[in-house]
Amino acid sequence: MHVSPHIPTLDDVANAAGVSTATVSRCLNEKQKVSPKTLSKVMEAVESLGYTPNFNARAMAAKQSHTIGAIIPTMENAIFARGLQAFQETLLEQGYNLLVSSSAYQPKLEAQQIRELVARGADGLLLIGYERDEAVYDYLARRGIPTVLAWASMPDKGHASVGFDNRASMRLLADRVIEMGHRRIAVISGITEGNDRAAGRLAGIQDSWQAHGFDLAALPVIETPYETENGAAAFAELMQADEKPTVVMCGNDVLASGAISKARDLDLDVPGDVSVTGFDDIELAKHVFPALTTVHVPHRQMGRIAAQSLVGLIEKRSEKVTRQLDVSIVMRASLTSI
Amino acid sequence: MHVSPHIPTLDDVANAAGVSTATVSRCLNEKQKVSPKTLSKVMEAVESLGYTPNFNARAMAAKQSHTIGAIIPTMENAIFARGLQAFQETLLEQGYNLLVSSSAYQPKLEAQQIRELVARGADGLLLIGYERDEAVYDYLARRGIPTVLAWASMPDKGHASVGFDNRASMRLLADRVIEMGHRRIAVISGITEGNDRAAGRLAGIQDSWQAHGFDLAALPVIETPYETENGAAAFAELMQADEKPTVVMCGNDVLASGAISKARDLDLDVPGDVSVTGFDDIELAKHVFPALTTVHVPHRQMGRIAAQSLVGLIEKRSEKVTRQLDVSIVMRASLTSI
DNA sequence: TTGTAGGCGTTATCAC
DNA sequence: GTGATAACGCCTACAA
Repeated sequence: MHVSPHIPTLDDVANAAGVSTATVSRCLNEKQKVSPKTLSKVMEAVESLGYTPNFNARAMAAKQSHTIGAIIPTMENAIFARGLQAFQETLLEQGYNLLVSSSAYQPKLEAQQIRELVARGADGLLLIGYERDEAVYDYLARRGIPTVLAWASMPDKGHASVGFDNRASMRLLADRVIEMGHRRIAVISGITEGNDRAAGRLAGIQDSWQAHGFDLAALPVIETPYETENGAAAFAELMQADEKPTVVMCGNDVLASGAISKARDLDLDVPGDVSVTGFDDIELAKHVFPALTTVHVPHRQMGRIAAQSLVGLIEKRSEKVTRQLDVSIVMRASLTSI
Repeated sequence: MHVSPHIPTLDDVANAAGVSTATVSRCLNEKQKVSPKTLSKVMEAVESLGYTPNFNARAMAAKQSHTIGAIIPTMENAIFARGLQAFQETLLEQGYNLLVSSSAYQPKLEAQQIRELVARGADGLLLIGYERDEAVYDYLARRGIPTVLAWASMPDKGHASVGFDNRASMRLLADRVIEMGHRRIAVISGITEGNDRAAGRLAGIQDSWQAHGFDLAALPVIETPYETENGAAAFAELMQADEKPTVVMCGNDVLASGAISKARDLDLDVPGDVSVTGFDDIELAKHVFPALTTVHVPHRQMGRIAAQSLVGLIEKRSEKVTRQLDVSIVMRASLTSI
């Protein structure tokens, strides 16, 4: 005999406790408005029935889900892991849940995910970077969905955001590299199209290069997706040049770790034969050998502040702001003077 | 002047198109039941209004969400990334969306996340491993939520699952290590309590050790959470023994990469002074130096099959099965004969 | 092929 | 402090 499973509802609890559904709802959401007696009576019923509120019904009736959505470009590597972790922790403290999805660095997919999350009733959104179709911003505005952008910071764009200046940060590192005597720099950049962070980082190197009076045409650049394998391949290609670079600056740590790994395959010593730099300072950066010189990003701080701003916006306790965080250069063994 | 944003509903579309809500609903869900004429008329209205169906309302009315939930122990490192990726891809092909959350290796948190996902209307669940409170299984059964367990396979437990035999797999590797002449083995295991995969892997080493006639008391074991730092610390501790091990076998690649990294700090050559092995064969394993000898797990295959079984269960097209996948040993530079 | 209407499980606004 | 009752936005018999 097969009994189709009956999932207990508010009604069931109300019946079992001998009160109305309204009262049960109060017991669950605003205990203080209910007499201790009935409260305990109701809670007993809840327990014994194994009742769990239906999220969808609740969201629909209350017109808010206490859920916020985040869309990150990738979950494959740890680039966003620490920041997102902090984001989520802070959200939980504030009584919000997090829904994450990944756009695989595809603007169209991101737009779709945004609609999906909004359709699911997300009270607010966390997005990475600025660059996306204006239609997306329109959509968000029309629907009145509070949104915070992270991992970048461009104060004049008028969006709420918390991040850092990718361009200026990378320039800092490039300046350092040049000061250390490097004159033959090669770059492995992430794909810049549709990715303002990658574009900014590349531009930062170019800024520094030109400011030191060098010719842009003499700065080899390979653009490739953020994956270890690609970093390795690009490195191999760059090292085939007649004038080999003395340093390879990479758009992030993942690319850089691929480069280092390939250097070993090619029997090249890092930093003896060629220096390598990264960006992000993810966990990996400390554990590759030689350890990576990179730009340290305050991941956790960024995640925490993003959560606070977003909740502030949702609960209309604060206005849109753009917070620019400080980064720092972390000198490790992979970069040496010349 | 501030206009509170009006979000278009089925009603709005119906009005705009001059049809009933039922017809609009059909246009969205079962096009074939609608005349081409009205279809195009309706779709136009949908477009121009920028209508997106409300997920919560839909799920509630249809009593299914086309969403499946997955709870993995951690997102911090890439252990589950590839498998989950394949899981999601397959799910999308079948018209299902994936909701992921992480339990931080805490059974209580996992139980909570399960309730959360079920409350959100998940049609089915993917869980990692077998070991959890019986009450959880009861809950799932009572609610009739199809569930598939992955990353482990214990046919006699009577749960739908797709994975591999952690114990037998690790034993394979341990046999190999011993065959290669190692007689002083030390182990860095994950926390075994509440984690059948970690426990199985440790047991596999012990099986092999005893089968070769050695004493369990002479097999040093440190249990520590799956993080690089912990692998490093445990390695340092193990190498302080009077009788230094000739090989350190680690519960997974993350632990192993920490061990290798620490070896370098201690000026120990791997595998010259001491060999190191891992488990999982995640991306990292190829890129650490020296590259890791490890147990290759068919991540993508596992994810794909898990998705297919789960959808099969949900749509009642198939019965619970437990699929046991083959693993293989990948020999790389971190392990050498003695 | 299309429309009508009831119901999904909550919350929230009223009275009482 | 508690109880009716009307939303919330959609799906789905059922009827036309």
